[in-house]
Amino acid sequence: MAATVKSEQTRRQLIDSALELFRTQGYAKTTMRSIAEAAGVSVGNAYYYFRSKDELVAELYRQLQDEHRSRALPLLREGHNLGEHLKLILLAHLDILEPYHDFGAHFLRLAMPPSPSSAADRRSRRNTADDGVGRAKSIALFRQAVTVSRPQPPLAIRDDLPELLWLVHMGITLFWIYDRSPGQTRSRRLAHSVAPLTAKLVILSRLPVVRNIVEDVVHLFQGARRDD
Amino acid sequence: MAATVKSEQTRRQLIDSALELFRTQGYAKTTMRSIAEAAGVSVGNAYYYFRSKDELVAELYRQLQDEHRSRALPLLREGHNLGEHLKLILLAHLDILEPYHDFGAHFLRLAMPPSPSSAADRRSRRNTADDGVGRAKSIALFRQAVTVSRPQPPLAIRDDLPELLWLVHMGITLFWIYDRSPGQTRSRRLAHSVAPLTAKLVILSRLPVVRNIVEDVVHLFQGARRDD
DNA sequence: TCATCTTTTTGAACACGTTCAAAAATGTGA
DNA sequence: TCACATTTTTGAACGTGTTCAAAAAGATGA
Repeated sequence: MAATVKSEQTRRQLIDSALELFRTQGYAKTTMRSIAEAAGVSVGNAYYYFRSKDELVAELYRQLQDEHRSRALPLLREGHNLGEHLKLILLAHLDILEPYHDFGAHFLRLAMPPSPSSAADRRSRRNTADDGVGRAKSIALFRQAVTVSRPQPPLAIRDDLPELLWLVHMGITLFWIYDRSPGQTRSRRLAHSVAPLTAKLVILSRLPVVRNIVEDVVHLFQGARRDD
Repeated sequence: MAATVKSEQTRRQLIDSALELFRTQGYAKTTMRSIAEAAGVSVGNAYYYFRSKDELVAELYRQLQDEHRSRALPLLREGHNLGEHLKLILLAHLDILEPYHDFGAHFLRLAMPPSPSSAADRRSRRNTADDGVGRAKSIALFRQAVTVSRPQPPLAIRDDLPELLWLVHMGITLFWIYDRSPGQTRSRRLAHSVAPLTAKLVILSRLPVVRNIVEDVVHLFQGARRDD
C-alpha cells in the first residue's frame, strides 16, 4: 500500500502518457515501452502500477464513459420525449468512441458484466462495485433520461426501462465495434432509427400483449443473471 | 498457386495439428511453434500457408459450425413447433462450443459480417461468398427449422424469420462468450427461456401491433447493412 | 542432362507483453 | 546518526506472433 505523493505522481504520469498515446497512436502502436518512456520510467515500473496493458485501457474506457456522461447529461431537457433523449445519448456515445474504433473488442470485454465467476476474483475492486466498468453509471444516465422524458413511460415498465435501454445501448455499441463502414456511418444510421423505434415500443407496452412480452424479456435477463 | 499433392498435404497436416492442439490445450497454450512442430515443419512454413494464428482459428470455427449443422439438422422433426426447434439448435450450439470457451472473442469476430470495408479486401475469399464465417449456412439451418415447423409461422414474416432467428442465435452466443458461470449454465438457461419466448413472439406477430414492430426491426437491420 | 524459373521450406531475427531478481530510494525506530 | 524493513525502480530475460532473406526442392523446356 502506498498513497505517498511520489507514488501517486508516477501513477498519474503513466495514465496520462498512456491516454495521450492511445489517442494519438491507437491501440496497436502504443506499446508498454513507449508508455513507460513517455512517462519517464522503465517498463518494469509500469507493471508495478498496472498489471497489464489492458488495465491501462480500462483507465481510458473509464474516462471515455465519464466524458459521455458529462456530455449527454446536460442535453437531457425536461419535456423532450424518450426517443429524442435516447437518440441523443446513443449518438453522443458514438461521437466519443469514434477516435477509438480499434479498441472495440477490448472495450466490449470491459463493458460486459463479469458474472461472479468461480468466486476467485473477490479482490481488485478499484471503484464502486463494478460489474462491468461503468455499467451502473451508464444505467443511471438512462434512468435520468427516463425521468425527465415527457410523456412519462408507462409505470409498469418504468423501473426496468433504464436497464433495457442500456441493453439497447450495448447492442448499438456491439454493432459499432464490428462496423467497418467508413466513419462507422452505419452505426449512426442504426442509432437514428433504433431510438424512435424503441420509444414507440415503450409506448406500445401499454397494450397487454406487448407488455407481457416486455415482462418476459425482463424476467429472462434477471433469470440469466441468477447465481446458482 | 499450388494445388500440388505435397503442398496440400502440408496444409492439411498443419490444420490437423492446429485443431488437435486447440482442442487439447486451448487457445493460449497452443503456440504457432507447437503447431508447426506437431506438423513437422518450421514456424515460417506455417506462415507460408496461413497468414496468422487467427486464420487457423477460423479453420477451427468452420469445423465447429459444420459439426453444429450436422448435429442439429437431423433433430429437426417435421411437425414439432418452432420453439422446440429453436431451443434444440441453440443448445446444440452451446454443447459444441463448450470445450472452446476461451476462444470466444476470436469466434465472435469471425462470426460477424464484415461490412465491405474500404473496398480493400476483395481478395481472400476462401469459401462461398463469406460475409461472416458460416453465416449463410447458419441462416440456412434456421430456414430449414422454419420450414419443417408446425404450425407454420405467419406468412408475413416467414421470409425474414431465419435471419431474425440468426440474430437471436448471435445474441445467445454473445452472452455465452462473456458468461463466466461454471459450465456456462446461465447461457443454457437463457437459451431455454429465449426459445419459447421467441416462438411466442412469432405467433403474436399475427397481431398488427407486433407485426409492425417486427417489420420495423427488419427494415432497420436491412437499412443498417446498406452500403452508401 | 542441364540451366532456369517457381514453389516450398528454413531458421534467425524483430517487436511485443510480461516477469523477475536485484538494486535504489524511502521510511521507521532507536 | 545508524541499522533495518518496506516501497519503488530498474533492465535483462522469456515466450509469444510474425517477418524475411536466403536456401532447398521441384517443375519446365531445350
